[in-house]
Amino acid sequence: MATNLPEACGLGPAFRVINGKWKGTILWLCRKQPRRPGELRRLIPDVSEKMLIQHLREMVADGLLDRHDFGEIPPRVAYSVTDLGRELDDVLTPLAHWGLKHAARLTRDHPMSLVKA
Amino acid sequence: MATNLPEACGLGPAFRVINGKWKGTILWLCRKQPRRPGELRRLIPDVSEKMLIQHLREMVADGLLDRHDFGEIPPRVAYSVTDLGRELDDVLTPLAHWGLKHAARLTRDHPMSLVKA
DNA sequence: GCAAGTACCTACTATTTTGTAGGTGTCAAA
DNA sequence: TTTGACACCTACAAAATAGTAGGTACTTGC
Repeated sequence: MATNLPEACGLGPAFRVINGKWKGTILWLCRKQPRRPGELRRLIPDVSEKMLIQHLREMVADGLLDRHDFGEIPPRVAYSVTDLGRELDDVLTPLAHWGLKHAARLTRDHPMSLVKA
Repeated sequence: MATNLPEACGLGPAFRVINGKWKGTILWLCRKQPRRPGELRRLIPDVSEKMLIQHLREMVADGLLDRHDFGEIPPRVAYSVTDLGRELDDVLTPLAHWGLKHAARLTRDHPMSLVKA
């Protein structure tokens, strides 16, 4: 067995699409209803506009989100989750619960946890 | 609500402990039985020794793994999953299944997917 | 004696990800 | 007419993560 384990067990592909500082949050927010970029920016105060749009584009490319362009001017678009994205969100939920349940003991010093709310 | 969503929903803490190129794989391999570092190196051909040990240490610090030192010379240690690690592995399994199921359509060009097996 | 194995460690480099600061064009309200 | 909002875009800089190449101390087998 010389194959690479993360790929073989499925965690590789899964992490590739969901790794991104805000992708989980975006998925979660878009699940309830289609969201416009400006709306997401206001809901996630710490996200930069660049990262938001970059994440959205990648998630569309990965088939997690659909981008609907209303063709209006000024521009109006909305992102909604696809079936694939919904499935991912479903399996992510238990992970989020785990994280929440044990958040207290997971406060080791990780560089990126210094996001002061 | 000015709090930061990834933290609030639990995905923040969860990703912080499991993000690391090989952590999921390590968890999975150590679940079945305690593993020695050298054993893991052979099971995961692509991991560098530095990353392996770094990951192991972080996972111990996060309470996912236990490090047992046999106090022998030459050195012998073994890593086994804790209850917390087992819980995490449980919620990671559905995510891995999702990744496996949809691996084919998730072959977009991500930089780190160029790990030639 | 010398090479190889054990489980690490450190310095340095390269890659990847994220942040900052600016720009586009159109429109509506002040 | 200036300002702001909309949904992007780009170049550049910073930070985080991973890889490379070396070293430690000890022991066993050749």
